[in-house]
Amino acid sequence: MSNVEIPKAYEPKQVEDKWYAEWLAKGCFTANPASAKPPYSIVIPPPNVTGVLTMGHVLNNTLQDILARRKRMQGYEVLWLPGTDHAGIATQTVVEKTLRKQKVIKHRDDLGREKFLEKVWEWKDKHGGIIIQQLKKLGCSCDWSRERFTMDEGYSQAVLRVFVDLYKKGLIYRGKRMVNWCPVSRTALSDEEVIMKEVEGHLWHIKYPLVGRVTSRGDSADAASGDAAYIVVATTRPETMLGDEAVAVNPEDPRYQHLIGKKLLLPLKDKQIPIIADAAVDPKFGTGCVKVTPAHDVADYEIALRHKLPFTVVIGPDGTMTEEAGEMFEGLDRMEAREAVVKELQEDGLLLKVEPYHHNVGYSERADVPIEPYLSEQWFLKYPQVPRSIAAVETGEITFFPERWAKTYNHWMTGIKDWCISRQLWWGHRIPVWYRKDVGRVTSRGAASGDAAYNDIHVGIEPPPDPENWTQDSDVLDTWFSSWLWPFATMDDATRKKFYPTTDLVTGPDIIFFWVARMIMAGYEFQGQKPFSNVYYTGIIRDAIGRKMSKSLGNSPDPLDLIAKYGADGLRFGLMLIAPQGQDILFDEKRCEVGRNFMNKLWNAARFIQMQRAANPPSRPLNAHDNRVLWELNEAITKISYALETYRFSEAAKELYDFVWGDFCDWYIEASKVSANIAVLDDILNTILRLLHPFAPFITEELWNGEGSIQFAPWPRVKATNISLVVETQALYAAVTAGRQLRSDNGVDPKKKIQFVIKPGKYAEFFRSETPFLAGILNAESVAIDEQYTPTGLTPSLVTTDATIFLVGAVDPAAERQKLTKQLADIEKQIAGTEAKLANENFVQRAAPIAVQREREKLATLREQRDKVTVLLRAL
RNA sequence: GGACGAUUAGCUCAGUUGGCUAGAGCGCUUCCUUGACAUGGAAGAGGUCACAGGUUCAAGUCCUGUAUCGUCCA
Repeated sequence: MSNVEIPKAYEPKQVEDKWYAEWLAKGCFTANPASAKPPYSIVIPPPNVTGVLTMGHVLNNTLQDILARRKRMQGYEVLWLPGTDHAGIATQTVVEKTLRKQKVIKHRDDLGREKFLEKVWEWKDKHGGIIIQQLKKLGCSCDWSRERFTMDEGYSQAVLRVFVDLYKKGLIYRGKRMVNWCPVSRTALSDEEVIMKEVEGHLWHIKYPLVGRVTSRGDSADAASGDAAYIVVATTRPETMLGDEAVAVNPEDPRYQHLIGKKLLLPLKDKQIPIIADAAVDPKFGTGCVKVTPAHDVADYEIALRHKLPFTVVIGPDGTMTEEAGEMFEGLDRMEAREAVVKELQEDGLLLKVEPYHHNVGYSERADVPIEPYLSEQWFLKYPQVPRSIAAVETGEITFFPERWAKTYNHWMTGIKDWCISRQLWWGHRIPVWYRKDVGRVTSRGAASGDAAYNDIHVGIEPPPDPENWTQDSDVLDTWFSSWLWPFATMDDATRKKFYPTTDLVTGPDIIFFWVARMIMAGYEFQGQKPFSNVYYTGIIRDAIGRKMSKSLGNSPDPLDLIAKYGADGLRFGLMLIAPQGQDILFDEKRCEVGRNFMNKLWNAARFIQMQRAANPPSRPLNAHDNRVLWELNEAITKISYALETYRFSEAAKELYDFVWGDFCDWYIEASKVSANIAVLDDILNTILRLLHPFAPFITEELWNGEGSIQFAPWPRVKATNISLVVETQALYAAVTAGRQLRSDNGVDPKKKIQFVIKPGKYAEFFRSETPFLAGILNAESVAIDEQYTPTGLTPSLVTTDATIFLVGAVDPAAERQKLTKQLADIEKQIAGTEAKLANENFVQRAAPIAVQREREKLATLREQRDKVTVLLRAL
């Protein structure tokens, strides 16, 4: 066996790139719409085009690759459609920041829309696609010939077509509304892009003097007494008082009945505002009097509409105070303004008190600053197909794994509000709407209320025929307004015919609302069919101490580093072992070691087989070890197949790991050292490689000995096996473990050849036939099978459920006695428990017969064992 | 405030419809470089299954409540 060619340790680097290049060259991943095979399809959740691979992507795409590769082996025509999205806000922000850093510009306005967009495209061409290369490194079997980008010509057309279509159906409208405004990105956001955070704020209690009742400042009279000089309002945002148009009380509130209709003098503004009654006011909040700031609070906006109050804008789109806020505050940032307002109020003696206050504040998901409710004209979508989409998940037409996310989905769908789809950005699909120059948007700007009703508006994929008379809407569409079309807008007609609806979707539960729900609606609306049948939700990858991985924390390892260190297969398999269905994953680099070690173990098992083959042993009929391992293999095939069918990836990985390491390497290969059966070794390795291929594509292809690429080798099926001697072999292995334990307990050097005697139980002849195996695996000088054996003197021994193993040699009598006494106690405790169970009439009568039978057999075995141990103890 | 999830060995987690003495990996202890593999082998220590009730012949598993942590929604 001197001609061993494979190295001792597996070196993934040399293997992985080679195979990926070959797969691409052969077009292994290209889906053929004309194929007669049944279709299987999956679309990638498009990552941000300028993003880099995160652990989340590794998890997500490994899962998709496992699904796709297994289906290929099962004879499906597989389409895994890849691509990226343009990530409007994120990408634009990054490019703008970079240009600012390079001192090219101060603001994107300095470049103008077209020049700026050129820069973004340059950026995209340079950095876009990094993530695609990374996915290739990971081994993803995507059909790269169909790679799509949401800003591609064809895809963009689809987005615009959908906009026009929905507009014509009356589902898209434009209106002046309160929206979530991000003062950093200076754009509107959808409700889903706002993250509620609990913050420690304050509740400022401010005196608003009553007109005509102004006495001296600091008057302590109470409004509720009926003879007040002022009323007190409580607010968490004092800076907005500059835009107050009223103070409201609950109409049922007895404390303030007499004040309704009276006027107040708005502090710092010298402006009279009314006291109004509105049912929306919670009498229990603060003093029961709330200030009404129509232009800066969603609830106040509603109140203002009801009471026809004016809308005074005091905070501008950039988060600074406007001219309307007054000379003293104009130009201040909203937070600076807060301090300034409080200071002024304090000096004027109008600040009654300040209390600490817990409340929730909406933050912009991207910029991580408090969002500003902002009154502006935006485009909205009334979601289509909502009842249909709810029903789809309810009835299981679309199945969620884990199932519980259906509830979250349902909850969101039933409380759904119109979607603000316009964004004040440049990078994205520009809204296909034109306004006639003389009467269009310009004149309607500044209108305080009402939906825009434009006569002179052009909505279409093509611009109007006389563009010089029109101005295109300057806004772009929310990125999600393009990605909700992903499952079909990425496909041409032939592809769609074969592969739509897709089969599976793998994504994170954090984008159920952003993406999954909207795709379902779009699927029904534009294709008349669901977009996918199954949605598998992954867990979220956290670091070893449970924190979310993020760039700013620096706790997210670079997957490429991990691939370099552990191999893509090792990374993938290690991750799969710890990714249970629907639970968050605490990632530690140690996990990759497990994966890498496993690949190395497999490598060396293959290496062993190669060495055996080189030795060319004679063929022989199947023995007990062969039968036993083939039986275990069948079990493994069944369990792994079932686990994968039910999306339990970590169970499948675990099952593979246990079979390969335990049954195959620890027992069967060890047995093969005594007597090898090359055909069986080959067969098992061949089956293992196929079972493992979806998880670890590279090493399995490298070791594959069959025809063609392993990618298209058939998924293993259970084969008829001879189960004779399986039970006997288990008893034999138990004797081996006992023998090893005897060695260890008695401090015998592992290298020392010693003598064992086995007093067999039921399987004397079988044990006798296996003495070469026993001697080999126990490194024994001899192993005698002797039914009549009686130890002379002090002979250490162990009693298994079937046999008694003796180690011939000296022993410490006290230790031996202690060991046997302990074992006897254990056995007796179990006997007592079992006897109690069987003495229980209820158990015997009511339990399943098989359970009762099992208890009886167990009791018999235990009693035999007890007798053997007792004999040994007496002999000491 | 509502919904969902988690709580099992020092750590990270399995534990399908209740039924053998509750398992694995990592870590730890002892021994071992024997021709597949030290990315390895052998043996071992380590658990009142968060807590309190209940259902059942039988509960880690089912039900109710409590506590702590987490996620989402308001």
